Amino acid sequence: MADQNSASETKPETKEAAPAKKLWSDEDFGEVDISGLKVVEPESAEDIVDQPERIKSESIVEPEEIKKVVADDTPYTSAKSFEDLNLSPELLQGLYSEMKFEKPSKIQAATLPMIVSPPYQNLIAQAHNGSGKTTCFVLGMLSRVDPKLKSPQALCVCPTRELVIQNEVVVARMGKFTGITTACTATAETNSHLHSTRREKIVDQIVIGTPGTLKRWMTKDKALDTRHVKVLVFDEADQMLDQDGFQDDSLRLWRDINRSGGNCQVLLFSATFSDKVKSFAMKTIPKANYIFVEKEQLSLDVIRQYQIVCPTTASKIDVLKDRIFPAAEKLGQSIIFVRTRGAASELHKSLEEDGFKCTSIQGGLTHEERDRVIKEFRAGETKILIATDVLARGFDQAQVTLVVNYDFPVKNTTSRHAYAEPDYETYLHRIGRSGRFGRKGAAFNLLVTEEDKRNLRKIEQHFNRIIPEVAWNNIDDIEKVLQDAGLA
DNA sequence: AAAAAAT
Repeated sequence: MADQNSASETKPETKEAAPAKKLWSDEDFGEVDISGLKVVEPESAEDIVDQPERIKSESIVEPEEIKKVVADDTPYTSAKSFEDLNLSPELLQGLYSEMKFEKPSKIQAATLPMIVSPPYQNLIAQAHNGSGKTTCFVLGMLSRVDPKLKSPQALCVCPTRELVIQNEVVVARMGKFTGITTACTATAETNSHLHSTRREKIVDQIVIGTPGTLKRWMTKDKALDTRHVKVLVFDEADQMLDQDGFQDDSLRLWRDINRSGGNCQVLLFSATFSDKVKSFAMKTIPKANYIFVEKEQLSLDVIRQYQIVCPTTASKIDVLKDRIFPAAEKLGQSIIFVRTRGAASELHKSLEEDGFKCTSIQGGLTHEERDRVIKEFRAGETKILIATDVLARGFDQAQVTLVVNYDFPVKNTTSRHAYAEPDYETYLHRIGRSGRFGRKGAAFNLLVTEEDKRNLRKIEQHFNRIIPEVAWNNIDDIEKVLQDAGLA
């Protein structure tokens, strides 16, 4: 148990370094620790037996009303290979020759049988950042769609434009040989709302989008016919169902689909489900299979987390420029998270004035600007990206090795007098932008106020991880911990 | 506060 709590100690790395060329490769899956997964079929028990000390049996079913994992006692067999799933030859070709996958990751092995086989039960699935959730629902959509029927049959709802685009790329790649086409709210006609151009009728089988535009396509434009939709995916589902997120939009969308057509399989995927959202989802989604991860098991060990206590707010930028960047520049790409749009612009400007090449992204930019910033970052043309939480979730870029919480993630407090609470879910999603698919990563938390320090302590308790401190004024220390993280 | 999207 002790080693679990000491993120600072250096473990000997016996595994070969994961290659960076593939987006997702099988060798990476071997390093992803999903030992906290509550799995449902006997075969999967083998996966967790080899780490018995990390399993607290039954403690995952936290809300008391939850008794069963598999609705209706439907038996499922874990998928050892993609062949076990009765997929079309075209889809297998996409998985092997286009995606370069070899076999399902653990979350894929556990959920794909539930997704692709009758009775197409609803599913609520939690799995670690970078463990292959996207493949689960993309494969689910592709396998259940009839390419000959020129009408939407699967919908994927995402919280940001960037995630919509990313998911569409994955669908297009994986479905390359299937003849299945996609429509997405982010591509083409980005300015259509300005000219109130009506979206033409959608003949694509898979539709990916943000809630607002999807809703407009369904109601106002009458372009999205949902009568044949049989799969409804919520990516980052906890945010899509959170009262403070997209709950209203999501539930309305779901209701409208159910009214127009028959029964529709609902798939919820996220790395995080707060207790509140979890119980809401369990109550709301009928007869769902589910997989959850204990929060103490959720923080990936491949991502080394550190705190740097800075003397003043003003000194944070110097720590970034003088200490972190010199050490980080050789490593790969970095994302610097700030709290507000304004802070993103200001930090961007300030860094650029000092000769640091970087870009920034936040919701206040135009779609064209956002697309350009992401395109440059994807291409590796920029190494440092400053972002608000628009990029906190889902964004998958293998080269990101370093995440900096320039501003600590906090929940919005309605009362001016109350202390800000740490945003546990956002924290985990942010640091999860590094360490994709078992790759190594590091996260630095820049702290100034007592509130910052208190919030970090709460994060440590929540995820049961010690987050060691690194001296703010010593670049050698930062170099050293990056080495310890396996990055230097 | 940020986010999507629309007003």
